[in-house]
Amino acid sequence: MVPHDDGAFAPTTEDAPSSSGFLDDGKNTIGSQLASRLREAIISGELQAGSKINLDKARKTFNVSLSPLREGLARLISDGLVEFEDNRGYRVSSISLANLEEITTLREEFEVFALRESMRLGDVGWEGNVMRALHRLNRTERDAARPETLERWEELHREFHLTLISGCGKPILLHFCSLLLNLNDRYRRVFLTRTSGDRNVSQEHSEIAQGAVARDLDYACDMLRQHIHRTGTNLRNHLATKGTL
Amino acid sequence: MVPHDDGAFAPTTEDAPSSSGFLDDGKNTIGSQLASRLREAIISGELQAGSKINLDKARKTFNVSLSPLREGLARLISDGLVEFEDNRGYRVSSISLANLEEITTLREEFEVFALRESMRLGDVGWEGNVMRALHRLNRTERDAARPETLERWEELHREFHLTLISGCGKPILLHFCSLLLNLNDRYRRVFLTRTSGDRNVSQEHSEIAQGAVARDLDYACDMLRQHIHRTGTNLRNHLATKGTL
DNA sequence: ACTATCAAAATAATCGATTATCCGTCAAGG
DNA sequence: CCTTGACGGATAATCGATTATTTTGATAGT
Repeated sequence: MVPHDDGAFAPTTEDAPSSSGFLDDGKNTIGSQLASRLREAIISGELQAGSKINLDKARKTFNVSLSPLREGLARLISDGLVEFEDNRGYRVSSISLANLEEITTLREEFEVFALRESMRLGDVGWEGNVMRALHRLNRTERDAARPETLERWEELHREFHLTLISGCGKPILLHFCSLLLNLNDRYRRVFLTRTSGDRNVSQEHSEIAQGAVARDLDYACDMLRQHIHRTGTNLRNHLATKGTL
Repeated sequence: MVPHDDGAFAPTTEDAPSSSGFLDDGKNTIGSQLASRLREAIISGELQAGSKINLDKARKTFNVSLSPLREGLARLISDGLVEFEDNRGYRVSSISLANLEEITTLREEFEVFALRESMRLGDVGWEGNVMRALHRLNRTERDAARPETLERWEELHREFHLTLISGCGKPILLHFCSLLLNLNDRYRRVFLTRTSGDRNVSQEHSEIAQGAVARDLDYACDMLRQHIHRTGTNLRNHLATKGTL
């Protein structure tokens, strides 16, 4: 049996997303582990966008057999990070200005909608999760000199945004938002090694979170939309500058 | 066939979805064919919602080996029609009132948004595609006595809704809408053997399409939203009546 | 030179068998 | 009795080898 401790509190609300990575891991299936490793490799930019994934090389690189490799790649297709074509194999999804703009637009639409629903439906457990995620995020420093802090920050940042909308009671919507965050994070990881100086991102997050738990619908939604929009603009500039498009 | 659309990009104009039967088919990979067969089996209700998928039995039923079977199932996971858990195998996604209501809500949000964008951005080619899809759909009769007409109608209906929003220039959004349509169609296929008598669905489609090509944004969006909403209400009633929830 | 054609190499897809994991059952101990 | 843990059948995951497809590169014909 899997002791899924839905424990004590949080009747309606779901368990706060895994705080410190995964603990019970290590006995997952090879395919699952591969999916994680590949996902990180793609989002971090280690595997270049648009590049072909040679099964034989990948098999040797990761020291696994074909079955779990395909299994792992199949999951990344669901994530939109890998594309596939019959008899032609796999390829890391391309990045482009249009793609980034679509992601930003959809995040504005969907995440804001999900936030509104969360404020409408979320219980006190949700509020607590939001404040905790905010606190954790704001207490974590990004030091461009130490890559592990960047990874950690990305993880907490992702978690904050997901927690914010986790009260909406719409699993499919949450899934879509999660995918969009994944796609968006790849752009940030590739193009931003540090937070742009002209923004106080921590404060933006705080304003959103406080508006959310105060159920100030219009304010919180507006702040979130602006936050996403600014991030998009910021990334677009970097993409235009550094990118080879 | 199901247009699997995450492709690279579909700038503004799109090739009209497969009109003259299937030419390039017949030499796909076994995994692909399986994915299609399984998708149809699930959407049509042949494979009961929530039921476990035994790999050995499936292997014998379809007379294939494990590799392509897993390959096919992996794609249905992307479609949200199959769920998977490590070491526990595959299972047809469950249906529920909550799930149906979420699908309906999200369709209202996403499809309407996509339609608005299509009207804003779509070119004359898109308009033509919409009118053609409408014509094809309205010229096709649903005869409850002949299942093949139901399948045909479902295909054209799906195509109409996708064509309607195909001008939005947002591949990811189209992908999401396509998934939602898939999920929604399963409910209709399972619970409706005939169009409910109190609605003139053909006329609803015509109003939406005409409003769309006339670029009457508010009117068309409103019609589409009501259309989706009515379908949702309709399905919910059938689900409550016939379903064993 | 240019294109078309075919053979060989590279790559992807599939298979059958093996290994690992889960799940129900039953016996021993508390 | 109830709990606990070990056995065994059922099921899933993985592997190594085989088959099918695509791509490459060389050759011949126009």
